[in-house]
Amino acid sequence: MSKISAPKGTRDILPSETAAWQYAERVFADVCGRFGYQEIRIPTFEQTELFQRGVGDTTDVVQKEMYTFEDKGGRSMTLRPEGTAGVVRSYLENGMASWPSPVRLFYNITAFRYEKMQKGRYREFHQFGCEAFGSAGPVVDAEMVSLLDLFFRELGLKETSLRINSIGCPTCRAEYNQKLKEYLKPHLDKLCDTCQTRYDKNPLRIIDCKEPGCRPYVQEAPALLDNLCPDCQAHFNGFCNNLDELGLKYTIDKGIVRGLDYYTRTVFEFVSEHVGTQGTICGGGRYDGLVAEMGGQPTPGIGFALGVERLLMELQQQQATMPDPAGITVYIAALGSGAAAEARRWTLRLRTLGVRAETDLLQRSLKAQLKYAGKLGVRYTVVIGEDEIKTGKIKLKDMRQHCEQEMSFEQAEQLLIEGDE
RNA sequence: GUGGGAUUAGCUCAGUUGGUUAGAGUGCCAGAUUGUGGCUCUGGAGGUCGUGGGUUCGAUUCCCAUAUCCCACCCCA
Repeated sequence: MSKISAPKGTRDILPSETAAWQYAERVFADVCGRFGYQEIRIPTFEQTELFQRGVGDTTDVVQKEMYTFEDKGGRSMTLRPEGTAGVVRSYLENGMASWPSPVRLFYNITAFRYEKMQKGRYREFHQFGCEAFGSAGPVVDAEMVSLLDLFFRELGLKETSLRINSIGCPTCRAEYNQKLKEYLKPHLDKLCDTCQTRYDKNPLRIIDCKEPGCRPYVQEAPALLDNLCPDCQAHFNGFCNNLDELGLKYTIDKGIVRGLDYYTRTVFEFVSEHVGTQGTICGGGRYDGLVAEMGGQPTPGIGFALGVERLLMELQQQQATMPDPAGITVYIAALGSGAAAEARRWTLRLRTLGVRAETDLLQRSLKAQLKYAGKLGVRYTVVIGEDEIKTGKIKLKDMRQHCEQEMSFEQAEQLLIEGDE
């Protein structure tokens, strides 16, 4: 019998970590709420075609990283490799175009990509994300960045840098692709295999190639940012101005080309130096063509996705202060079997009153019970025995102050309710 | 998909130049006055040495394969 282990690329998030997760989730939902974003929950799997059309057939994600399977009805399904495509599908399916514009949504999802494991890269991973539909101007681009900036600040995350770029619209990109192909043509035979195919299908992606052989040509290549059409140039300038107005620092990185096909114009990344080479904590951008591509009316949109594992790794690296996991406030030790029933009754009463309380479940000796209470790190202990039941008086022991105080059950309840807040 | 390192107790790791019952620390359980935790002492449970083959009288150790983890390339969050 072989041991069953968690599938490759997945991991358990144990109680020692979940406090940090809950904290990050809470802060994210809270900050999103302040910006007018409402939570959406979408299916874990979708029809495969959604991602092929939405994310793009030429992307690595779709070509080789999707968890695709056939369901019992013979339909091709895929575990979502990201969130945007599903949100756009939901936007159309639920007629959100008729909602007050802009429609602003946030999500907290797991996503799945069949990739080789590495630090900060899992096959099942978690993303926070936001999508805003219906606003074409650069103001919403900058607002979204300011949301992320505030979120990071509230978590105490420092030392992440914002990098921005524009990858234009279909018009300027078509022109640029011509220019790029002309430039690359003489060197085509020296480029790597993947770039050879990119040359025909999606030349822009060659810019993103890190193959040593391609590097020199890539660095000399004309940048898309320098070849924007007037509209895209104006949008990018407006984005920069809005960031400046909000006091947000950024660096322009002409090399940012997002790996998902739907992006247009604004693209941005928040990068950290600490999470190995998987330094991109958050990536996002504008996708003005996606809604139409999916069969809706042309609708501008912008969004980002944030890798929660990477975020938490970074917070740990920076030793950001996280809230302690909420422990048990009081342990009720029982002495003797008659008292044990009374201890259990009173424990339930305390819990009903909102106090975090525990009592013995293993019929252990008094000493063992208190040892256990010590390991739990409880603030108070109470021993209930025949005497206490008879007199109605208990000694509430403060484990930190090393002192105890005699009082009635009611007085103890009052004190514990206050102490548990 | 390519390359490097690792895998021995729940956890962190020793160790065996191939040889009887494989070790430590920590954690877990119990005991040291059947009414009081943290310190100390004592005892106990817990490992087919990742899995499958091969070489050998004998493999946890050597060889091969495979799985998983870590790291880099690549890609992305």
